[in-house]
Amino acid sequence: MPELPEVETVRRSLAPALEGAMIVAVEVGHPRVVRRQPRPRDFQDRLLRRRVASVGRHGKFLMIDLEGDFTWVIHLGMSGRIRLEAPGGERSPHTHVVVETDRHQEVHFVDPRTFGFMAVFTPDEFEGQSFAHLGPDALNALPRFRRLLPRLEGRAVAIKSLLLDQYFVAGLGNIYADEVLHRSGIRPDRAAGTLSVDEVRMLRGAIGPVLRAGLRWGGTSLNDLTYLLPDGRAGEYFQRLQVYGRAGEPCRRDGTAIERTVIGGRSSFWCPTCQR
DNA sequence: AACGATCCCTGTTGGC
DNA sequence: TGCCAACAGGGATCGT
Repeated sequence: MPELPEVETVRRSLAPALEGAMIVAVEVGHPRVVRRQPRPRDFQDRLLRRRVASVGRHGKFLMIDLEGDFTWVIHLGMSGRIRLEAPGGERSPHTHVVVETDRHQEVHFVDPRTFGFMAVFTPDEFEGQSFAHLGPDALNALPRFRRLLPRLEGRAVAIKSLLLDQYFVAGLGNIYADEVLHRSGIRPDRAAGTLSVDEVRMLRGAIGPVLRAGLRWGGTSLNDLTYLLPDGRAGEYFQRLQVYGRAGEPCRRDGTAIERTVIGGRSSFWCPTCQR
């Protein structure tokens, strides 16, 4: 699934390809994919003949700064993929947007389930979007645990659900939230406000290492539907997952069978002895 | 205000 | 073996 490590992997592939490049052609195959900007039909015009300044990321959102103060926002949803191809090269099924640069390269947006989107915003429009107010980036701006403590206080919601809340911290999805909770020894269904100071410290401390491990292995590819690197390779963190998708299998730490329960409508995987 | 449920979408999976 | 319902999930939105 595209969560922070997957989106950051995509960003690192896109940055050298796009930064300084000029966009020379834009094709939109599936109109649903361009949404959230006030007039979606402006999408092509806003990209065309514009140069890319920098490829950024906040949580799971790619935020690409263009010359002329426009921001090209891309969210991969759950099945969105970016592919870098030579012009005229093969197009996977569900290729909904193709952007060509003056470097003889195409950026393909492929998304079978169309939960992903892209759009180009002026600064005013951007500010009016919900993603302009995301929580701190889980990799680059994670607050120290002393600053997280008051944000948990009195919260009855399951800690797992809070970790998935992009306005609390931006970047964790269902897989990495479960992995972070396993690493910190906390049950996913614990009410957020009941965590001890030490537990919050553990939780805070687990986020960076888990995300960096995912990043180091190119992210998690469950299958070729959900996520692949822009060059088509699979992310290799899947084999290293401690709990996600491993119901009934032995915990890699102590051998206890991994449990699956539904929390906040999301399947959650955890070890009943490691996590308290 | 906080939290849970529902919806969007389609390829894959599991049960009969 | 074949069919079809259930499932997967990020985020917006709605209802309680």
